[in-house]
Formats: sequence, C-alpha cells, structure tokens
Amino acid sequence: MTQAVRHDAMRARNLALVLREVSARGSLTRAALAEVTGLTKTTVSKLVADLIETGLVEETGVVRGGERGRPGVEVRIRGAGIAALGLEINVDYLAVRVVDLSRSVRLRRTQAVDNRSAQPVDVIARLRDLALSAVDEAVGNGLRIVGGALAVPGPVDLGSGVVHNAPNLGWRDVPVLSLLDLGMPLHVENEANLAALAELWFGAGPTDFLYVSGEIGIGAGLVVAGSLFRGARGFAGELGHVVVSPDGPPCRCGGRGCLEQYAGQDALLRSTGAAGSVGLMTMVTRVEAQDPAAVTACREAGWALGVALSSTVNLVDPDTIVLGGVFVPLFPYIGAVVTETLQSRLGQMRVSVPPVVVSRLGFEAAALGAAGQVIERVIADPAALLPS
Amino acid sequence: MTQAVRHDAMRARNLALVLREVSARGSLTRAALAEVTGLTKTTVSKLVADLIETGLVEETGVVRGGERGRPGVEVRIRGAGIAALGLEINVDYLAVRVVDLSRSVRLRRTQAVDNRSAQPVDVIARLRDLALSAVDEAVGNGLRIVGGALAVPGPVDLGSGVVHNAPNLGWRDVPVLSLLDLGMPLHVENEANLAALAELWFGAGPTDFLYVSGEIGIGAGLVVAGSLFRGARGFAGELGHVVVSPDGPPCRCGGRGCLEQYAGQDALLRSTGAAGSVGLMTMVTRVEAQDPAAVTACREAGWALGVALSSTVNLVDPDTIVLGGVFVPLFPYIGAVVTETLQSRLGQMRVSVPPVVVSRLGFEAAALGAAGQVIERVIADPAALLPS
DNA sequence: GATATTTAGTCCACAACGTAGACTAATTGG
DNA sequence: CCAATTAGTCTACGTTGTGGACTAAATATC
Repeated sequence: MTQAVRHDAMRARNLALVLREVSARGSLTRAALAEVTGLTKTTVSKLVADLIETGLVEETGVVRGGERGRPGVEVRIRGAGIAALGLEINVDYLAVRVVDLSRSVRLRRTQAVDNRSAQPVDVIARLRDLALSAVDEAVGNGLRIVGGALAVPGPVDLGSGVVHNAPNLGWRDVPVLSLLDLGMPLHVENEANLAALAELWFGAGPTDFLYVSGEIGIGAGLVVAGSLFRGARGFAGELGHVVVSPDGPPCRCGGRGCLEQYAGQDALLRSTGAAGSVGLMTMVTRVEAQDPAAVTACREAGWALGVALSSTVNLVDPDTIVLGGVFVPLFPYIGAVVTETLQSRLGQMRVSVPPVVVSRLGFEAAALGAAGQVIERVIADPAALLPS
Repeated sequence: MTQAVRHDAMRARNLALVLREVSARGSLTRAALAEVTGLTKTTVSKLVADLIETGLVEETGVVRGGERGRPGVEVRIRGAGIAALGLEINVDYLAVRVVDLSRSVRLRRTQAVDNRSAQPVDVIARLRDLALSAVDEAVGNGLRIVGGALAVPGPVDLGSGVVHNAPNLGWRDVPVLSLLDLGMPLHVENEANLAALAELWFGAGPTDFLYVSGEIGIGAGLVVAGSLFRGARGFAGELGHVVVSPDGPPCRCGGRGCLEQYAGQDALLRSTGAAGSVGLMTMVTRVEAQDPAAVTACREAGWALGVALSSTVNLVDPDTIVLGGVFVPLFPYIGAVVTETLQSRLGQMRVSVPPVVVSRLGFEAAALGAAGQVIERVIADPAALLPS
C-alpha cells in the first residue's frame, strides 16, 4: 500500500504540498507558502523554482504592498501551460472541454446527437473527431494536453475501461478506452461521479456532499473530505436502484419499486399523463403552467427521491445533497417535497438534516469533472511532470 | 491535509512500513523485509534495530535454514510489550479486553449487567472499575497499555466523545469520554464500526465488506480497502433506518417502515406471536423446533434485511456482507432468504452479488475491535512511541 | 530626508536519512 | 576443504530539508 519513502518521494510530496496550496489559495508569496506548509523559506524557494521551471506556476510579477517591510512576489498557477481534456458521452449529446491547470475552461465543444440510435463504435469515432479537433486548437493556443478522461452514463470497470452497462445508451460491455485512442493517457468513469467532482472543483460547493445526477437513470457521486467514494469495486452510487417501495413497479434491474421508477426521467415524463414521449422541456413548461398532472408527477418524484435519500443519508451521512441533471429545471417544483420528506424521516434522529440544494452547473458538468480529475492528478503529483 | 515531509517524517513512514510488513506477514528476515519494502538492507537493518530497541519487535532467535547461504534471523511482532484496552458497553453486558501488539487477546473480562435500568454515570463507573482491574493485571504481567477505545451502541461524536443517542441504553448526550478517565488516551466509537474492524483484524475476513450488527438497533460498519468508512460527520452506517417500506410501521426515528421495525431484535421477538418479552435464546430454540410463528418471523426479517441490503449494495458496493449480533444464531434461518432477496433484486444488474456470510466472532466483537484499533494506530505510526 | 524597523528572499554550512557497494559471517554443495 | 550463495554490517556518498546569517526593499519615525 504505502511505498517506501526515499529522498525523491519526500521532494515529490513537498512539491505537491506547495502546488496544492497555491492552487487552493490562488496566489501566495513564498513567505506565506512557508508559513502555511510549515516548510522553511529556503525549501519553499527551491520548490517554487522547480515548479516555475516546469511551467506549473508563474510569478505574477506584481509585488504586493502589505503592511511594512519588503513586499513579496506572489506566485500563482500558470494557466497557459498544462491542460486536460474532458469528454462526455450522453444520450443526446457529446461534449468536449479543455481545462487548464488553473481550472479555467479554455474550450467548449458540444454536439447534439442521438446516441441511442447509433452504434457504440460510431459514437466513439464521432467523439474522437470532436476531441482531436479540440486538442488541435488547444495545442495551437500553446496548451500542452497531458491527459484526458471520459464520462459515460453508467457503471464502468475502472481498470479495463470497459463500460459495463449503460442502459440509456443501450450499451453493454463496450471497451470504450481501447476504441477511443487519442495518443494520450485516458481513463473512463461514471458520469455521476465526474459530475460530482465537477461540483467540487467548479461549483462553489462544500467538500462533503452527495451529488444526485438525474437523467434517464439516476446516479449519485459521493464526495467525502474532497475525494470520491467509489466502494469496493467502483460501482457505488447507484441511487436509482435504492428501494422506495419493495412491491412497487418492476425495474429493469430485476428489482421492484426502485427510485428510478418514480423519479427517473422516463417515469417523470410518463406520469404527466400525456401519452407518448413528452420532452423534458415540455414537462417543465407544463409544470410551470401548473398543469395538475405535471405537478402531481413532480410531487411524487420528489417524495420518492426523499425516501431514497433518507436511506442514503442514514447509510453514508453526507453533509449536503446537490441535485443535478433533470432535477435542475424541476428543482422549484420538487425541492421542497424532497426536503420535507427528508425532514420528516430523519429529523428526530439527526441533529441536522442535510440541506438539499440545486447544482449551478449545466448539463456539461461531467465533462468538466473529467478534465478536472486529470488536472487534480497533476496537482497531486507534479513530480511526474518534472524533467527527470 | 498532507503535512510537510521532513527527514523525521520520512523515517517515521519507513518505520511504519517495516512494522506493517512484519505485522502482516508474521515473521521475516531483514533481507526479506528489504525485498518486500523496496528499501535497502542497510536501511532495514537500522529501522529494525530501532523497532527492537523500542520493544515493538523481537528476534525469534531461531535461524531459518532455507536453501543455501547464510541463514537469516527472523523478526516478529513482540507481544510481551505493548498492549491496548478494548471496552464495550452494551445493553446487557460490559466487556473489557486487553490485546497485545501481535493481536493476541491477553485478557477477557465480561460482566452481565442490565445497563438499561442504570444511570449512565453508574454504568461508566462500573466499567471503570472493571477496566482498572484489568489494566492492573495486564501491567502485572509486564504489559504496557498505551491506550484504549470504547464501543457504545449508537452514534458518537468522535471529536468530543459524546454519545449522541443510544436508544437501547436510553442514553442521550452522555459525555462518556470525560466521565471515563483511565489515565490513558481513550476514544469512543460506534459499536457497529468497531465490530466491523474486529472482523477485519480478528476474523479471517476480506478487506472489503459490510458488517451488519444486529442488536436492538441495527447498525453497520463499512470497511473499504482495510479502512473504515465514516461518512462526512462519522454517522454513516445507520442501516437500521434504511427504508424497507415507506408506509410501514412507524419507527422511533420518526420515519416509517425502517429496517429496524422488521429485523431489529424487538421486532423479531415480538412477531413470534408470544405476548410479552421472549428472550433471544427462546426465539432460537423455537425456530430450531420449527415453530411456525418463529419461522415466519425469521423469513420476514430476512426478506426485509435483503431489501435494505439491496439498497445498501447499490449505494456503497461492498464486496461481502458479514452478519453479526443476533443474526449469528439466527443465520441458519435467515441467511438463505437474505441471499435470495439480494439475488432477485440485484442479479440482473450486477456481475456478482456480494455473498452473505456469518460472523465467527461472538458478542464481544466490538471490544476486540476497540482494542485492535489502538493497536492498529501503533502499527501505523510506531515513531510516536520511539524515544525522542 | 535620513535612519530604524520590518518583512522577503537567498546563501551557506550542516544534519538527517537512504543508497551503493565493499566487506564479513554463516551456511550448503561438491 | 573450497566455491558458491545468502544475511547482515560498515563506510563513503548523494539528496534533501534546516537554521541562521545576509542582502534587498519597503514603511515608520523623527
């Protein structure tokens, strides 16, 4: 597990420590860095010199006038150098994002496509084109893309990069990672997990929360102390199949009364009473117009979500619950019911019931999280990029 | 979060690395240690010398004849030196265990008392007496007790050591830690969590599992990659209040249809049909005698447990499920139903459904886990014990 | 406006720790 | 009895962080 610590590992960790502080606090003088890290000024100076040389950090040049004494030179993360690629395959779109080391989004590409009717290979080929052209442009702008990550709507085997089962896409056992070769280190992860990480790094959220991704399926990403909880095999967070009512409607997972059957996109739209398929935006319009069927559908979905979340809170104890995906436009009509249900089921037991808030990131959250994850790895181990 | 790494931290980590390998593999020569840790023979020799001097490790004296060449001197964890105290307060007993660094149990004290009818202060005073006499005896045997931990049946605020709410005992906001002063570092934790850790260190179990503690309440401890998952505030694992049926019988937590209402000890005993209170052993006798009411009660409890566990598996993805507490004697009569329910609700979705096994540790599990946790800390950071 | 004070950052001698390889010790195989 | 082999120690050395002296650049005070 833990490896032997030699001098190089010591340096690598201190380098990461300094870079992390710079990343977290925005902009600091060497003296301030020495203070917050507990290292001496000498050591910080050496480490910062290395980081500047590698292009991870830059001096702002501007000196800061504080109280008295010689002003320091602040350093900050250098955005113009290293960047990462974030990719997302979803039911009705493909998204590509390029994010730099300072976590600024440098490039956005979204393409609306119906991926349900296409073959996995074709979908991936299309994404590949989109990604390569984005990489070209980014490289043209002087960025160095060090890696990428791909978000897919369903459980993924992290090791092999095989998408187990993405029911919304109709995918089963698709080896995405080997099909999508971009000539750079890549990995694949569940969309809900990456959207949760996006909330962590790009939202103004807390460091402990449960992100609920409402799409056709309902997934969740749990972030504890700023890092993702994946469970033993990486398949944690399947909130959509938490039991709401044990004898409820049968679910495609084989169970009955799963949350997805009450609050999944299909269930929501179906229960508006309109025959055939009604789009999400139509649903939003109707509920805004106080259409009784739509309002009832929202209330029931909110209740079911509250029930499932009460189980979840009891099991994993999140600090906050962030609703994303389809629940974002519907939040005004379900948020209160979710909170009430949670309150009535947990209020007596818990000192405080986790607040239910809405995500402020759009649908592209997962792609952002994907890129962010790669950036996070660089910040966690900058030594990997140093010239040996 | 991560601290600056100086020379002393480097040494501390390597010391821990060596000690961990010795602890995990039983007995190793310095040469073998050099191989498994990746450190050089020189460094390992120095580290082992320090560990021997501190009394954490000892040479077996016996040399091992392998194949050819000079035989090595094996070292192993020294059991005769450092030990830890494990304490447990439960509804009907107090337990004290002394465990040494090699994880051998050196002393067992259990006292049957009805703690429900006593005041918290009195219970703690009684436990204190029991603990002090155990410490005396252990010290008399040459052991050095470096700390202790206490298991209580209910959620605990780890920081302050206040037991929030232990409904089985009728406790609310009891500052256990400050009441129980034993003149050594102590901490308090949830009984289910510590029982789970006992399973990890004293059972022959895997490193990823969910331990289910069936008592009057039902708790769970989740162990992922050999360490405990506590959630954001340390209140994770409240399996007893996971929803089985949203409109089921009201629960003391304020919700309805919680697992505890179907599979908690009270529910199990109540539903045997016998009026009044029937002891657990009576229940076991009846179900062994195929008493219809008892058999039905077990089946229903097993079903409810299966439903709640299917939600749990979807959320936290454990590798294995270990049933403990009252479920141990009842396992032959509920195990199959739990497995079937899980299988039917998860089988289509998951490649493999986590096996449901029974704990082989007795009721004293939590006390063992408490002591084990202290031992684990010593092994994880032996440098804390070195003479500065 | 000159000087004292304060803070930032660098320089240098030093200490702590792990490494590499020579060296000694102890065993087996021929 | 000697060669081969493996365990463990010893010594010179390299890497890295430290502490304090030193230089640099600002403000406060008179």
